[in-house]
Amino acid sequence: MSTTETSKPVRRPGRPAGAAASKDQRERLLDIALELFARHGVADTTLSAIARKAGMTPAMAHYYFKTREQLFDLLIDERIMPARANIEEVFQAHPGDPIKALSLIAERLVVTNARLPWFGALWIREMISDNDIFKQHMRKRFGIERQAAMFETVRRWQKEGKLNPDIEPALLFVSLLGLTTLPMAAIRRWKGDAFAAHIDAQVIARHAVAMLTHGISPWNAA
Amino acid sequence: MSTTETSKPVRRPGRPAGAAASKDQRERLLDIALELFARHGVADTTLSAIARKAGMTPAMAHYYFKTREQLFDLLIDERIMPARANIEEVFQAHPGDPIKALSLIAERLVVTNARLPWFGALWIREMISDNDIFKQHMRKRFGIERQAAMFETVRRWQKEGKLNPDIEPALLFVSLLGLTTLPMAAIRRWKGDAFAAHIDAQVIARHAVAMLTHGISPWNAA
Amino acid sequence: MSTTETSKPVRRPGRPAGAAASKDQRERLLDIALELFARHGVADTTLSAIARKAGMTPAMAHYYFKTREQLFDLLIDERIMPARANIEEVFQAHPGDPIKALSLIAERLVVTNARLPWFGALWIREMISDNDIFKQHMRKRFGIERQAAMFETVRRWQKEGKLNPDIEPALLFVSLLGLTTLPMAAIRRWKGDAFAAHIDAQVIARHAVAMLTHGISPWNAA
Amino acid sequence: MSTTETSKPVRRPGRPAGAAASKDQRERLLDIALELFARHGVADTTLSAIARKAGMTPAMAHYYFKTREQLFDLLIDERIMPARANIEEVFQAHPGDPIKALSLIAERLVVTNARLPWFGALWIREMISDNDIFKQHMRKRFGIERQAAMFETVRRWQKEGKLNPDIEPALLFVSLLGLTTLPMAAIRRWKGDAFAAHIDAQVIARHAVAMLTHGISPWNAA
DNA sequence: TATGAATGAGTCTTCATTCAT
DNA sequence: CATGAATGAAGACTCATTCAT
Repeated sequence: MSTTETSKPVRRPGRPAGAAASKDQRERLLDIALELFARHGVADTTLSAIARKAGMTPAMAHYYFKTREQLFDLLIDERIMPARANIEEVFQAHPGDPIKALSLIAERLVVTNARLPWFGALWIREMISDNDIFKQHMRKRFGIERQAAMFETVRRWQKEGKLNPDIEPALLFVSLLGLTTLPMAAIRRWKGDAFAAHIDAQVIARHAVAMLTHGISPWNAA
Repeated sequence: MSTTETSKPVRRPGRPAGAAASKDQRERLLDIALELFARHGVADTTLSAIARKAGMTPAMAHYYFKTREQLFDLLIDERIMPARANIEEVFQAHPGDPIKALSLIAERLVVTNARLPWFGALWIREMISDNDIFKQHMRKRFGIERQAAMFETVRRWQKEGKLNPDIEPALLFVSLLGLTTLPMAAIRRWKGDAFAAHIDAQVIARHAVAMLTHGISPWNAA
Repeated sequence: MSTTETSKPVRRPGRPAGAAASKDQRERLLDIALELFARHGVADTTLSAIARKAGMTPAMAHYYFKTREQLFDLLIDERIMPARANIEEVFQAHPGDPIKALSLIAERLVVTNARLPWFGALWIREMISDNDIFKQHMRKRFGIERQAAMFETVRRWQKEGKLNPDIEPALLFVSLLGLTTLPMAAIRRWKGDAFAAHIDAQVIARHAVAMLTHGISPWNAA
Repeated sequence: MSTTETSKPVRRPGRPAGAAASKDQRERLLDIALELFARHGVADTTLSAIARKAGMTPAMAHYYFKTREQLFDLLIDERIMPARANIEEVFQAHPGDPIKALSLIAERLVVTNARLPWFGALWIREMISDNDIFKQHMRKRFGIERQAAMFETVRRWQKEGKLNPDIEPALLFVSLLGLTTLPMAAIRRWKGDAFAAHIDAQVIARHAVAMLTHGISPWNAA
């Protein structure tokens, strides 16, 4: 901005000769942002770190996302919301069979976590953080209607005798996350732990469905 | 980045100014650190913020903890590890009755979360973060022996026909956390959500035990 | 830092897209630059802001002016100097009647300011700033001969008894600016101030001539 | 904030041994800020530049003034407003003799400018800039009552025949500034210009009073 | 104990400028 | 002509940390 009195030798920034202009630089930045946000948390991930990992300058990151906040917006709109929609739509698929419906959601959650490694960590962190920026952005775009709808369906199932009545409808979805997404987000860190060497998405899905449908009781042992 | 509560240095009455409070001050700093770490995450909580909320200067915080890292050490040794030990010891209490043992752990987890509001958020974050400083410190102090022990016990129960054999022993404890600690860490953020107004520690404990013992199936409906 | 008007790239109708408008574009950029420089100051006006307000890209601005400095050169040569010449030539028009000559200059100054709203602010700023880029450029193109000439003429008038001898020749022109250009540059900011609602170019001109010819003394009251 | 995985060798900032802790560092910063703001304009003066000129680090400047805005506030409250009050109080001193009152203000303006070299440039720039930050801050602290009061007094003087009726009350004060403060702010840049070598505060004051009282007419020549 | 003063490093962001297309 | 992509430098601001007092 300033052209102060002591004008040093003019430097020449600008596009480096030979730099390839790829349209998907932006996509790469978004991908890397998701990965780093998931691994280290949003607060601990700087724009510079994202750019660096993408082999770009911080200024370049700001070229694509005017501000850090805007990056959040884009991630939510273009990545996170679609992935969630993908999950929640399952809920309405089997309105008459809760066991099947919920098992399906559990499996879908595991699959999504396997496909999008950032998925679980972001969701879980968002649930437990007071100020994870995402939360605020989320609220703007996403009411609690969906949660309310799920709530009502569960109530109905219970009335129809199709679902364990001791279950608390408002907590069911969190339980699903706790049985699927939480372990999926955690196993990344278990590499090398001997007793967990065999744990992968399939094992988690099986275990989650087992827990979900009958709990720990040896129901089929009789 | 953070949206910390704008709490001016609280001048706490009750103790005559100038009276020696050294031990207390340190404890307060630890308490506040735990609270803020749990609410906003470690990366988003500055030493200054902790000191400010305690009514002290940042320099004073450095007087008690030479460095930020050291604060982590102290928290782990003096607060986090004891709280966990408190949980895990339950496991050995009922070696012959898995249903009772695991229900007890679930309840103990809920109680601990209710008593120590930072407990859940810190544990969960530690599970899913690659670099939450705690992780590194934890590793130093806390092997996986305990987890291995639990693993073996579960295997035995399954062999004895006392536990659903479809359950994956390595995932059982995570499932317990997912059914108790995750919702306990999350409800803090549900204040005001109409459909969750009635959710408290008791409800969560009941739901967790219900899920744990029989899952969603309407077993007792007959 | 600046509070520029958020003007999105104006797509100006009236000219078929694609038609060559090169000369016009350059002129528009110069016009807008003058306006913004006058309103916000040179330091606070970015090339991007100028380009944006003209509905062009920053790169386009650089196409017309290799550098920011060059823009200054062009402005001075093509806009500022001509406007000033227009003023100073009046001085020689009435070599025998100082009252008439100076009143005429005062009026001409007011008229010029009314016609070129940037005129006053730029001149005044240039007078009082150590590094307003214009200054340096000005020096290159504009000696002090003209000022010296004026100086001599005033001296002569005083010797001839045609001019108040207490007046300092070297300060006379600044006084003229102070009575005309300064208020003209200032009134832009007075919109809405009740007591100044009636102030416009005419009022300023009248007041300036009144001050100039007789000062505040009630000479014609008798 | 981050304690990223790759923890480089810990550096040790902090107070340099032997640095003198002087209470008036702040005052020096304020002084230098005023000087630079006056010379180069607010927009073109960075906090870093101020700190540098004071022999401090930019961080130090931020230690005293949390933000750039706050620096403005402090300058206005502690320096600018007092200086202005000093001027405006003169106005009421001679309610019966406008010539004397206004001459006195003119002289006081010159004296103030001589004593506080930043005074004129800041005031003038504030008058003509659309967004000089000062303006906004000023408005907060300083209504237009004073200006209105002055306005009324001038009107009265004119009705009483003590003041040239062709004068526009709303413009009188600006004229005073134009005859005193504008040249005072400008002469700084005249060093070296032969024809202005003899111009100093006294000369300016004399000229201003001469212009003010009788204008350019050779009134006392008769 | 306690704190005010001080700083290096790092974060976010903007800007003038360049160049391939 | 026109622009999208790219960058180095710099600016505002924060933070952990230190030290003299």
